[in-house]
Amino acid sequence: MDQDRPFAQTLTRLRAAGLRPTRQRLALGRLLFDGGDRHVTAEALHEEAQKAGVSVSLATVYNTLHQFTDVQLLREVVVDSARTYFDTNTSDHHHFFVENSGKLMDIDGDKIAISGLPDAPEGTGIARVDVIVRLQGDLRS
Amino acid sequence: MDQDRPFAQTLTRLRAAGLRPTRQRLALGRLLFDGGDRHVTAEALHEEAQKAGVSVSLATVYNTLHQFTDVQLLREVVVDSARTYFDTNTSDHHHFFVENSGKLMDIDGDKIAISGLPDAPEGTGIARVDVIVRLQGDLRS
DNA sequence: ACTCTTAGTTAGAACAATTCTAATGTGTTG
DNA sequence: CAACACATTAGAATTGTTCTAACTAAGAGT
Repeated sequence: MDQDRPFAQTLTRLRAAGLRPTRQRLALGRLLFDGGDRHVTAEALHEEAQKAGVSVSLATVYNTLHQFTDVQLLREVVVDSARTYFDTNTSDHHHFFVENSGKLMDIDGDKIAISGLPDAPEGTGIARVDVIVRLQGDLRS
Repeated sequence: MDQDRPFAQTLTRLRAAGLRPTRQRLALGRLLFDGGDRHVTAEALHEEAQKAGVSVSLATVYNTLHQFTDVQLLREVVVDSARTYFDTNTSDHHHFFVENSGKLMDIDGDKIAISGLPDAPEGTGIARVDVIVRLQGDLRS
């Protein structure tokens, strides 16, 4: 009945972004934005949706992830040539990447300072600076 | 500039790394290491080899690139989810990446300083810190 | 509510980069 | 130079992702 409520937040976000609030966008949005910052791959989110009883095709997961990225609800993180990660934290920040587990963790943007960065070459501008701290070893928490 | 032994340098490197100096490894090594620092993809190197009249299969290019990486003759650079780049500069350094042309450029490691890096999480160690400066726009003069 | 129009979803085919397989060829050692 | 371990190869297989074309649902207007 009251199933409407939990989607309120996502609904607002979608509206603000000018995306039609469809069943699958709402469901995926809820999985992504309810709870803290997340790092997901398309496959992982698809699986998660299935488990949550939401039927969404993998194609839609990819579409949605890209649309969300286009409207800055998500950010793409390139750390692994094998798969693409999407980050619900769209603020300026960096990452730890545990190479053997594929786990990503945020590093606050204002914790880190980079100095000595050369100017962008003629005819180009800096779109973004990514710092990736690659970690080795398991973290069994 | 010794015409006699254009492969001498590569041969030495291969020997030092304990890799058998086969025709294709020598040829690829020459393309990679003669001349300044380079950033190549497997496909690009394969094509280059063909044009230079060296017949190497794509599988061998991939094998060789990985073997060279294993013995630190090359370094892998992850900047683009679509393809893998290999860098002949194995020293500590960072990169400019021109997003629309796919061009990579080195930034000297000692030009840049990063401060405020958090400690690696329990049970892990820092394997490497990558700084990628993503550029937008074409550079042509 | 009903219908139009347009945008969104879908299954499966297509794709591109990379890896694998199993057959053949080559460098090195004794 | 024989013998074996290691390399190379073509092509098939695999993987993550994108495309296609048919279907479905959302929002506007009535």
